[in-house]
Amino acid sequence: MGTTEGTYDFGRIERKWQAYWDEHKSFRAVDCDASKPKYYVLDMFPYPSGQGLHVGHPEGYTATDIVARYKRMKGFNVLHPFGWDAFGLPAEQHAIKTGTHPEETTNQNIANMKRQTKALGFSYDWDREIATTDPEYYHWTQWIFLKLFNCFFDEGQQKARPIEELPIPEGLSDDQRRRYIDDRRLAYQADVPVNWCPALGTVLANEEVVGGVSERGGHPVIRRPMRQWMLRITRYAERLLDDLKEVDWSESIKKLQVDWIGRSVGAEVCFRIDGRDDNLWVFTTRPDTLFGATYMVVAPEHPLVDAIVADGQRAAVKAYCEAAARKSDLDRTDLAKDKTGVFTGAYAVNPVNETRIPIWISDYVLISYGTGAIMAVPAHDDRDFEFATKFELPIIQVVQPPSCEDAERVARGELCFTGDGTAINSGPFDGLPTPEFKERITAWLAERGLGKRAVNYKLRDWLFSRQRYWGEPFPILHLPDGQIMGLAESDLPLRLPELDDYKPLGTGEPPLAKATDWIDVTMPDGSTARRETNTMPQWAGSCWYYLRYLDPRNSERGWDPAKERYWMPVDLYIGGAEHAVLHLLYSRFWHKFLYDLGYVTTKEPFKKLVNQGMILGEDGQKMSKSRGNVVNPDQVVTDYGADSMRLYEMFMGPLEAMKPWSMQGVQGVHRFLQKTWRLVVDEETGRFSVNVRPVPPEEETLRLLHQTIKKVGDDIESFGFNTAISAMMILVNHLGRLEVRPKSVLESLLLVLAPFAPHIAEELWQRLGHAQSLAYEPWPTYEKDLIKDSQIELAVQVNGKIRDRIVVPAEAGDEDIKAQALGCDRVVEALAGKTPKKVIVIKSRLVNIVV
RNA sequence: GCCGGAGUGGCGGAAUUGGCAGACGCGCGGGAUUCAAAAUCCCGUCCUGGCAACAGGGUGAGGGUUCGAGUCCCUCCUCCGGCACCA
Repeated sequence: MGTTEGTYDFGRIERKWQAYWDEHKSFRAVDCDASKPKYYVLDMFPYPSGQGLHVGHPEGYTATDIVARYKRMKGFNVLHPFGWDAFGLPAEQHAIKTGTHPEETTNQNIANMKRQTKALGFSYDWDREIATTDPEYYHWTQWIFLKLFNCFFDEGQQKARPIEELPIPEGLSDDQRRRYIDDRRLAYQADVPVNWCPALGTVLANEEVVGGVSERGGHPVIRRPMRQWMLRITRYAERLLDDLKEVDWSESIKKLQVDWIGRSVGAEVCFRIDGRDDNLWVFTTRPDTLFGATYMVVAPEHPLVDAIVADGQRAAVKAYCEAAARKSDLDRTDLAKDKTGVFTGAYAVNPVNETRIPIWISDYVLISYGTGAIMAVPAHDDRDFEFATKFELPIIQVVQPPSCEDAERVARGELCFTGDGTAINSGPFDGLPTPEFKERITAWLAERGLGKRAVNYKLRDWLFSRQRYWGEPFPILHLPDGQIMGLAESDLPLRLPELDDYKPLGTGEPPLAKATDWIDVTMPDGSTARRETNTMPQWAGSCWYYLRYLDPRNSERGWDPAKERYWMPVDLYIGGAEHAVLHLLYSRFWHKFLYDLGYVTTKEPFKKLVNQGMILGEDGQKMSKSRGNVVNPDQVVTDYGADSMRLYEMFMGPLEAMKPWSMQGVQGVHRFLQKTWRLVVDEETGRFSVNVRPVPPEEETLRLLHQTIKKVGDDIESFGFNTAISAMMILVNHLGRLEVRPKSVLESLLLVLAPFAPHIAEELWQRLGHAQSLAYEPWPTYEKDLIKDSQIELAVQVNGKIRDRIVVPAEAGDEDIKAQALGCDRVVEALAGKTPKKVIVIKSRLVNIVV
């Protein structure tokens, strides 16, 4: 390569400025600086994987970095931190295979990814770096868990309160009293069905079970109830839903959360069981179809099954329930196409008309939703319709659809109608429109004690324990008498013990059960308590990390209240859409809980949220090792530099869109940076270009500069980074054509370029004679008047077709424009003597002559 | 199946939100420079016809509203994402 003195040596420049920023701690955020408005820009922190950084990571990081640098120049006190979501399965699996402590693997991976991240020149305040695996960090994860354990949810006040304030009914025994309290904690234990793989000796996450067998090894997986820690997120369902109003997120992400929470309003209705002193409660959103209920269905796990089943049906029911228990959730849904079920031999009595209807068992009814039982209205529910058709159960129409055609087919039992209509075959309620009927019947049932209004959520309580080693230990002790006790806050952090090997025991007990010294704890009374051996899921650490950044080295508390008041909420949060539901929901839940206790002062943690789109390989396919289309960020930085990498990531297309990588595209933006370089530096000599002079710019250059300043600023504010870059390209192309380049214009250009390509901008800024970094230079301003062209070209249309163009002064009036347009030769020709009916003048756009 | 989002040149993508479709970049063609190449610079590049001026067509398909539609409305097709018996 014929490198001369002055070529754009990005490698040298980037190392130089990264060292400079480090040394000067240029991006240190100052806590509680009242002299400036604050701005908190957050990236979703990554899992430190052995694969290192992926080109998808820097997409979001570059976007937030541009905003962070821009806001600093706009005079904000910016908090822009980074850290590691470092607990997780891969390090543990590596430990099982090789015996290497997960901590060692994790630290190596962090070191490597930190090197890669720093090479991109992001303006993070590295003094605030955190890792969730650090005991100084998980100390406070455990602390929050303890708070959850030590609180209950007050339904009346709709907020969490300390467990000591829980009103306890009179006359309970010690044991009952304890159980009463434990049942109301926000962190509680329950027996819940989990995916148990006997061959692997471990519990698997839903994602690790494919088609009823383990993803690794293909061993059978069964559903088995096990004692698990749960968090009562469902109590916050209403607030998680309501407060979405307060947040500036895309409608689609909000909708994802709304659907996940899945609120539905209806009624619980009581059916008497014929011949027994028992009731069967069902939940329905369509109490208006009660007269059309022709049978009932209970889930196989329903507690009433055993009691109600008729002797003749006992064998069949038992077989069915056992088969259902063996199926995983996935199997159950896979079989959705073909409904199964058995008759119990028992009957229920419909409270509205005393009709006797059969009770069936089917796994299309879920024990975990509503009451685990339904009334089946086959004429107006798709699932019931399918079931009734298969088992030849009666179908009774009780809603008349608005369309006559549909009405006839529903009446004949050929069509299932689930929409709103008018009641028929419903006794005294006939003729009522669906919404009104719902209200009337709910009130009618309530008066008679046969039902009540009810709200149900799809959202379930959060299964919070994992049978793993590499996670936060629970700060919990199990006493010999079966009581559970939280550790004292002063005993935190509870550190993970060292283990010789990390393999699961094979009994369903977590690896921590092997740490015998650690498990047994001698109590003050001499008895021996056992520590909890489950660990927390990876979500735990990521639920609150944005708070630890506020005060990352505080050993007295999780964060300082004054700092929380100053920095919160997060003004901008960028990350992958894969976290649109769970991470954001869990974080919001913890935040609201902390809000209830007064530890945070905002209802919501993340004000503005943006999801970056996925980056595909050059072949348009998802990047993967097996396809061989993975782009290595290190290679791009080596070949083209961090500034080119950053710029390309933003130039590819809209931030939120999915888009394919192109190395040639990287070259394109790289050429743009070289052109920019040559505007200032003479490549031959390496010295300042003789064409750069301290002269005032001509009108055209000045106008273009001001247009660019406006465009780039506006585009950063609206996350249109790709169009901001194209605007800068236009300006650079223009300046490259000039014989003499005004220094002041170059300076402004470098300032607007700086957030995108900070290294080259700093270097050229210095070469233009500035001793100070440009990181805190004020963002250039533009003047409205200078943006406007003095002459405007307008298209002249005749009947919507362009026939000519005219040039008019910017301040020309409509009448003048009209006259000039009508006078054009080609317009006169196109009019062919006809008189215009109407002439539409759109200032600065076009003229349309209608004939 | 249901719910979102998107379909624009050879490619990635622009289009002041109803006003000149294709900015900017890539690629491609031609030229300048060079002993030659790389790099760089200039010109061209939606399609069709024409040497050209120009004419006609054109934003997944079809219809509609409007002086005017990539943009709004209806029907359909394709791709992507989410949910998947939640009563």
